[in-house]
Amino acid sequence: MIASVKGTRDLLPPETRVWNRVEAVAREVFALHAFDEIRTPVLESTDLFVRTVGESTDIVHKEMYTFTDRGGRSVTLRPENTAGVARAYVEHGLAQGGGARKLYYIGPQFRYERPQKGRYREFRQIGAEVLGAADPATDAEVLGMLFDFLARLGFTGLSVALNSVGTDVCRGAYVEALRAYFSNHADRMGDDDRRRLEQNPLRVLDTKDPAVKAIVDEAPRMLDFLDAESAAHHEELLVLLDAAGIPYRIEPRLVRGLDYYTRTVFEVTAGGLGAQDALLGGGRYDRLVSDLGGPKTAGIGFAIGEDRLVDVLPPAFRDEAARAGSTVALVPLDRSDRAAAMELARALRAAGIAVDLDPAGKGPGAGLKGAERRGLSVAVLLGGREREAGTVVVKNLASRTQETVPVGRLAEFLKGS
RNA sequence: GUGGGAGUAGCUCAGUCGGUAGAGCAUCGGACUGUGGCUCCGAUGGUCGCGGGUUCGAACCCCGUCUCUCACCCCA
Repeated sequence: MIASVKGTRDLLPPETRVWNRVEAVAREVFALHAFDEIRTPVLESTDLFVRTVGESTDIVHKEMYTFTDRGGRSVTLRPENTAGVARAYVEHGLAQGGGARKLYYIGPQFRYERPQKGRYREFRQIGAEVLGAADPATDAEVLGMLFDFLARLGFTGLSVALNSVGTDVCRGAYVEALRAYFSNHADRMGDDDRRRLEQNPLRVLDTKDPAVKAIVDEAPRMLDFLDAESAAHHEELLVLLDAAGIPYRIEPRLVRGLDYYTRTVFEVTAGGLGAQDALLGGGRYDRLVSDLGGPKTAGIGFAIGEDRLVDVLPPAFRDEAARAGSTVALVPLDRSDRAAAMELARALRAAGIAVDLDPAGKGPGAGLKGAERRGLSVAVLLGGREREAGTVVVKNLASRTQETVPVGRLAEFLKGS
């Protein structure tokens, strides 16, 4: 037997209904914020990710699905979508016309990692980006939209962890300060954290080692190293978030894995996801577009891990979404009723009613049992006696009550119930 | 890439000391049913993840490998 490729999975009904509902809500909320959809290729030049995500990051270093195509070009299945959006922005001159471009995307991403809970080699992200807007008000707007979306899914009690990583200039000084500080405590650090200290001291802030966490608590804080402009940006954002009533907490240790972030970075974590508890992450990337050879363009965005989001969805939303909706089962009571049932099904569908017809006509028992098993809540029974009288029996599968309805008023009756 | 746990029917699992594989559910057929989650009878379904080794004989022991799973690294 041929199985799905390691780290990939099939999404089956009724689970796909849940995914569709989540995506429908995302599209609705994003549209209400005047975001438009962009679809970029799954396959991009390897260079795109090396230059944007960062050569020293693990994503580029060991997690990319990279191969050489028949023309000898190195191509990569996108590990994230922001770089592709920025590339398209430059390639198509979307800066023309001025103002900010507000874009969102929904689609699969690929990272060659060892799968575990909440982590797959093919995973889906729902993300949004604003290009060409440097003001902290845009940061607040993006976070506001994010919370709107989560609220509509029924999430409560989530808050965003917020920090500023400044710009290249002040970050250099901060990294040196960190390096100096941690070097004094290296004797109490494990191999992992010592390696991080060598390669990227910022990452030590993310340690899971309790002993090192205590050291981290006393470490210099990025916020104390921000240049005047970055500090002002950060302060103004907090004022705007407070005014908008958006819940956040300052997380001075929050650093993110992609090299392109500047100033604002944020992350939302959720319980129930095991060790991979980051539900979404994002931030500002004011250098990304110009790094790609485009005009100097500020940007900010976020990416939500859709697989993880669906994993921790509030049960009420999940149950509602998984239902079969208003589809009615049409049950011919006898084989001789099949033709009439098919005709009735056609008429109902023409009237906009979804009909699940089981044309076999194996009797009411089997028909009703099957309908309930498929998650339907209403059945229309059609038999010889009804056909003679020009009626059908409409049965509520949950309450097991039923009533006789003239065929001519059936569509109307079903829409009303 | 590293470590732990697990792979037996579509699903959940049993399988003794190594002796050629079982249950429940599901599916299909039948009985009974113009009103469903019953009941009864019967049937289908397994290269025991895959490959090698030990053995007269392997689902069981050994080695390798693949996949799943959890964790590390890192991230959504």
